[in-house]
Amino acid sequence: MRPVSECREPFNGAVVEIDILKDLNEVQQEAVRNYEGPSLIVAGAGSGKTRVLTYRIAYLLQQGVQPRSVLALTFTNKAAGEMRERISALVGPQAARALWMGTFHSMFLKILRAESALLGFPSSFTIYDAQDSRNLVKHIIKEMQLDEDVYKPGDVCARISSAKNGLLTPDAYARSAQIVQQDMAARKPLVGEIYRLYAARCFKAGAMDFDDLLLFTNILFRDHPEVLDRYQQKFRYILVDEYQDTNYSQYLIVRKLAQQHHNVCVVGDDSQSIYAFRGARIENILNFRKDYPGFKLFKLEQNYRSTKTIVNAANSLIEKNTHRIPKQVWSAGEDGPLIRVFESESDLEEGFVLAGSINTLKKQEDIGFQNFAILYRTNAQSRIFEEALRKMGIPYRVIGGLSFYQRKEVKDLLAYLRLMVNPRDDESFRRVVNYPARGIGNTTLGRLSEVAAQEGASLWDTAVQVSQTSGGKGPLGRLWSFVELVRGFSGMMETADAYQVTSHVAKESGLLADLQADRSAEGMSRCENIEELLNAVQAFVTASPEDGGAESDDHSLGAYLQNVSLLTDADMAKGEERDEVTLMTVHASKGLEFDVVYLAGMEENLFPSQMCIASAQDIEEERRLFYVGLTRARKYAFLSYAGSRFRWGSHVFCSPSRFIGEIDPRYLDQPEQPGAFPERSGAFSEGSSSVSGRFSAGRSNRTSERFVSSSEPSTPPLAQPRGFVPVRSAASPRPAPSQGATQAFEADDPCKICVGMQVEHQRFGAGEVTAMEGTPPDAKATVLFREGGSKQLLLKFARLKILS
DNA sequence: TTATTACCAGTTTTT
DNA sequence: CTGGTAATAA
Repeated sequence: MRPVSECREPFNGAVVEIDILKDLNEVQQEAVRNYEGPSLIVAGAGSGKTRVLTYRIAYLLQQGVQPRSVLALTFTNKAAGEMRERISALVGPQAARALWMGTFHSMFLKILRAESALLGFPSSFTIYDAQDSRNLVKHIIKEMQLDEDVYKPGDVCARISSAKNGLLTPDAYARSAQIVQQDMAARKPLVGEIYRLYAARCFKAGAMDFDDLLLFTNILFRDHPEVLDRYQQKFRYILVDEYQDTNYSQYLIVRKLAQQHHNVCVVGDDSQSIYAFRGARIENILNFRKDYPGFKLFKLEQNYRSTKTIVNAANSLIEKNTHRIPKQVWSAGEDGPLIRVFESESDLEEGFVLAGSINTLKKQEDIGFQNFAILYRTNAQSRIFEEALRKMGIPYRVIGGLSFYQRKEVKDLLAYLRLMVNPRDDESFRRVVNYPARGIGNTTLGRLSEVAAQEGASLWDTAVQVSQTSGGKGPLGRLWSFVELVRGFSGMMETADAYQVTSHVAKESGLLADLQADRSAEGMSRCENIEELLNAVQAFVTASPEDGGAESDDHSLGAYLQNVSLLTDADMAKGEERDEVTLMTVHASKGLEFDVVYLAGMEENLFPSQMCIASAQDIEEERRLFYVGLTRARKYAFLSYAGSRFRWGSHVFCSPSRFIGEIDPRYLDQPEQPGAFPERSGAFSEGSSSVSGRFSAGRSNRTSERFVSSSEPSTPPLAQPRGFVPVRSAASPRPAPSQGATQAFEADDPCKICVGMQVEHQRFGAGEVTAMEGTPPDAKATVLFREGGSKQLLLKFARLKILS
């Protein structure tokens, strides 16, 4: 590609213009070239949406538009990163870096930090993630002495979140008759009160949650017209990706910002709106015409990704939805193979069927593992596939689940850092004040909270105040050493860089030692996660702006923390392309594509999810989700369902998803004609039953794939007992004399015990006293038990029986 | 104050 | 079956 310098000159523009547009079809070119005024780009699945967006931005820059006056909003950090990379390749890294491009949350975070004073927040305000919010809500519910079964923290959070996404402040919430009525009807009249307290506490703590980032941006623009005006002027061109997934709050921000220049370009596909559950409003895209009269409409309908079969099948399905923007997606590609439907008897079998299919297909078609994906509705389904793939020696990686930054140990360490940067952050204080255990338990913390509430001060300030007078003894003394500890850390912050501080905190707080003490596999991985975090911080410190990693050359801890809350694991995975099968939820697969896609667990109550089958609207969203999954596939799509599966501990029977039946059958290769056989015909029909009757999926009358049976014909892997050996029961063997001895057990007077005695303990059995220390009543004895090794016991508690 | 155990609830998707 | 929380022993 041409270097930037050549593109800058307006008169060279024409030459380069052709250069850039030549990769695009006609409609795409139109969409790129007409960048003045509002545009709606309706982009069917696989129609080159990202390409159009990146080229449009590149084109803008080539026309001489300043990169700093372009605001491009995406849905995920990953999408933003990829787009920036592609633009960088087109017009050079310098221009690409100067673009305002990122998620709604990260872009407006940047603005909020700059303008925080106007809102009464410190510029280093903390960001509460979902878990922090939940914890805070929980505390408030407890303090209000409400029944946690009525006011479930999760529900209340969802309620608050949707209020915020609808721009309802606590006052507005209380004033809305409709909302109040809803809460009354749900017998939760105090949700509004919880919301009010929650907001007040966040403000006091100098913290915003995810929704606040959008809400306060709106408030900022509403209350400070001069600020709004500044940003309106600044952002001459606004582009929004995945517009169908924006919520009201996001929608309004865009509308406000675009008011001056009207150069707003939104890209989306109503058929791929899958985030209504968290406030996304599909109406935003449907109503674009009303908001921006005189808009230009571009419909990208040619699918470059998939075979005709897949595109047509997806079309036949999505037609079942009402309220769609009319469009006809088509493919010029090959017909391709039919969509094969796998039927398995159980979820376990499903795992092996798909794993086997991957093996066969890889050999037949010479497709690398990295071109395979297994998609499922819920993260919980991944485990079975992991096991099956591992047993078959197929490399894989799981995307999603709880992200790196949500892991307990990572959050713990980050909480120390957050507390140092913002001592008012009560949630972080709570998290680390007694982790690792330092003798500051619920009693102390409870009293501290009480005082803090009375004084209207933060926990940290209260702790400082309360503890400094007591001369280092008792609970307050321990609190004081905690204060000193954190102060020491903060002091270091002035001089050292983020990495040095973080690694110092990890060690000196005792957190690392605590993790290292746990030698189990889990404990080891926790240590590795801390190491990984340290690596990430190190990378942040050493990253120069040229790498495109860091936005500035501020390598302080504060700078690191400012953005870390919005990071997801996609951002740190250095994305080394490895030859691995990808496992993830359908949601996570949006925007990706694979040669071969397996849609697993296609059963009623799972996909569509059982929470959704009640409402027609929700079913439509599930259908769109299925549409998204199906259209990820380039060549092969497989649907798979099981006749039974383990759910919440016991196995339940399942029936195939309605969505399978909604696809025009001429695109399907089904195990049986619909309705031609009774439910479990597989066992009675030809050949398949003789080898292993359970493998009805590999029906021999089809293009036969005898994958599983070829490896172990006599004992198929699925015959193994399910699940792991329960670790818990194995780890705590019941002591032999437990039951009978319990009643008969009588303890002797602790004062009589001395070194050398044979004693018996109710739980640990018999042993010998090897050492004594301390004086009654705090006397401690070290006892070497015959089974279970040596233990120190407090005699006033241990109830030892003297044997000899 | 802390560690252990017993019980319980809940499992959708995520910036 | 999990994970988290409440009761209880030490």
